[in-house]
Amino acid sequence: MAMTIRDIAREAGVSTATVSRALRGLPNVDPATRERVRQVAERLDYVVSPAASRLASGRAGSIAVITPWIARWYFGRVLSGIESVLAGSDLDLLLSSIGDPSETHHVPPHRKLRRRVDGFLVISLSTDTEGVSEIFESDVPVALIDTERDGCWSVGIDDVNGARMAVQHLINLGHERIGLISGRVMPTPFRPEENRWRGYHDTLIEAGLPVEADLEACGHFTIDGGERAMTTLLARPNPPTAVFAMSDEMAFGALRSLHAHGLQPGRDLSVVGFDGHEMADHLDLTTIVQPVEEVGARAAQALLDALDDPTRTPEQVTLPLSMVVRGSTALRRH
Amino acid sequence: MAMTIRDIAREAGVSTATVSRALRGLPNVDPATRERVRQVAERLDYVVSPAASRLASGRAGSIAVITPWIARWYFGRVLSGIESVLAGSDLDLLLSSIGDPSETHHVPPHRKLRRRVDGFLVISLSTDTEGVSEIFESDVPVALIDTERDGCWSVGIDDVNGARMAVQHLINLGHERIGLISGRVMPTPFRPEENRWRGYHDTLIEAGLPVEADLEACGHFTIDGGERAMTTLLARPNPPTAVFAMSDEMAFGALRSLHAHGLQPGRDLSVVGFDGHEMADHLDLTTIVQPVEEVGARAAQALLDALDDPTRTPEQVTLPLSMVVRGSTALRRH
DNA sequence: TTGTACGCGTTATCAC
DNA sequence: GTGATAACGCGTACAA
Repeated sequence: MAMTIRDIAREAGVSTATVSRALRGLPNVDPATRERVRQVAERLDYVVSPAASRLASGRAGSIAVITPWIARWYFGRVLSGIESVLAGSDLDLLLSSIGDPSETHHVPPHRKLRRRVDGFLVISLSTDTEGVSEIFESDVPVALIDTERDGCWSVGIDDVNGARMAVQHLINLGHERIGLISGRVMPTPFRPEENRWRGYHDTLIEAGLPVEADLEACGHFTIDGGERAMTTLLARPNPPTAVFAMSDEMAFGALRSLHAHGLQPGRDLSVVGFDGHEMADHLDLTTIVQPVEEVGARAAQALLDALDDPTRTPEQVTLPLSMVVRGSTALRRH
Repeated sequence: MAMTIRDIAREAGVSTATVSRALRGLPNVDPATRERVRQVAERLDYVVSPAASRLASGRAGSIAVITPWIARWYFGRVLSGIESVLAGSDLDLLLSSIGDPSETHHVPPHRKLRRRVDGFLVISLSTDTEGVSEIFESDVPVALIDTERDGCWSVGIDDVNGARMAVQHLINLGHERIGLISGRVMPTPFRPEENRWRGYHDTLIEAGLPVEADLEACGHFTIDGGERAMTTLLARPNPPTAVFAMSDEMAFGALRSLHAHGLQPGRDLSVVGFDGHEMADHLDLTTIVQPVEEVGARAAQALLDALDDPTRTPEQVTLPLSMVVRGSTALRRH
């Protein structure tokens, strides 16, 4: 039924070796021969069998994307950036979500994907996370997003500095009790969370401001979680006058909590988010904007480059952040 | 370097055939033998070569997901649902985004994916869309999401009825000039859009209400697009008093436009969305809620079933919708 | 229940 | 520039 390389060879009057070379654009093929083979292949609607090709060549022909989640704003966008560059290559994109590493017990990706990918793209996960660390034992190249590791390519932003920008902005506005809506209790398997926490922490310390457990609450990076976290903070004996939320989605939830309490963002309590979600503009949320799709695209390109020339030494690229100030932050009222 | 089935066979003192049978859980293998083989494989850290396995068996070992977009709320969630069930199978998930079929000119999926997948999962795309229709020429099973086609499994909601619910709700509130924020000018390659348009149209006709070009505007299924569309509608000579937006994201934009014009949703103009986005609650938006992740999961499961037993006749499953009424809709003021 | 041996459709290494 | 042909690693009749 399906055409094989032999059918093409016979029809074109050449050997299978020549067909293979011609179709793959290898050198040492007479232009006329190549064209003839091309036409025959086209006419007979021939496509190489990836399985056979992979078996013979030893290449897997695909790369895997390891992500904690798919249905969240940030990850969807990164994934989109990745897909856009991989679509232009001849590699398949294998999608693998592992969920929160501490909650789920999926089959770890390194086991399920062994021998079937030429490279890994890992999003946001600390490289020492169980189920992720084993990836580095294989000998395929890895490009990291939002993390770094010796021997790996990586693309991301400076999360520590992003958090610093946010917190410093609040300090500049006169705030002294600055709260934090984080994802979960430390330690976390997510590198950005770790770094944003450090940025928050260090900036407060340097400014001589209080760092208290009472100023922090977990929002699990969801809207509802952010709302609950804000509500928790408001109920504390001595609530913050400003809050840094580690993601825009959690900040959205925080804003909602404020409204529910009859408080006005900016005037009564300042909120800064992180991401650059489209809705931030609509909700008048001050936020740290990162080039999410570009992060994904650059990482994918780095991996392709590494695959192309394995001798290249890995680089770490850090993309620039910016802060967009909106109505959710304002001078502290005395 | 890498272990082969022969290494295991030798080490376990059996033939490669037995190893193959034992590891795949086939019958007619002595339990003791199977266990021994298992242990040897485990100890030697053996994993089958997917390329070899696929070449020999003729199975591709993977399924492709064809989606117009990745970084949009609805598609990310559907994808997540799909991934969650595929993760439990032994099939790889190949992700392929084709963008807006009328805008982009990617390599059509059927060409890039020929011979490399055992089945397709298509999201929201009309089956006669260029680049999609060719999929059905291959002989692999296809599960459709939000569309139907003879010979294919399909999972989705009743978009026509969903739109009817939304519009009828507005009619019940006394509205007579009911606007529409759609995605793009018809014809559209997206089935849900087509159906929601029909639901909107038919309901108005049946109620004897006006259907005018002036009552419609395109929002391209984005927040910003929805905002522009609402602004356009407000600028019309005789604006609607209520609007049905085909997606929550466009409705969010519409709400923003209202605020920008000093209008209050519900009181001054009613808005209904579609999807059940988490933010709908936060923005007090009335909306039609669909079980998005379940749609993806059910479709994936249907495809797995079809793969398991190709003789089964395809079914069409329609999942239930519900309407959540919030403050963005209210009685028309006279 | 187990083993033998062939075939799957390419790629890659040689010769020519 | 081109052609034989040996891998590649596994699945699977068929035989035992």
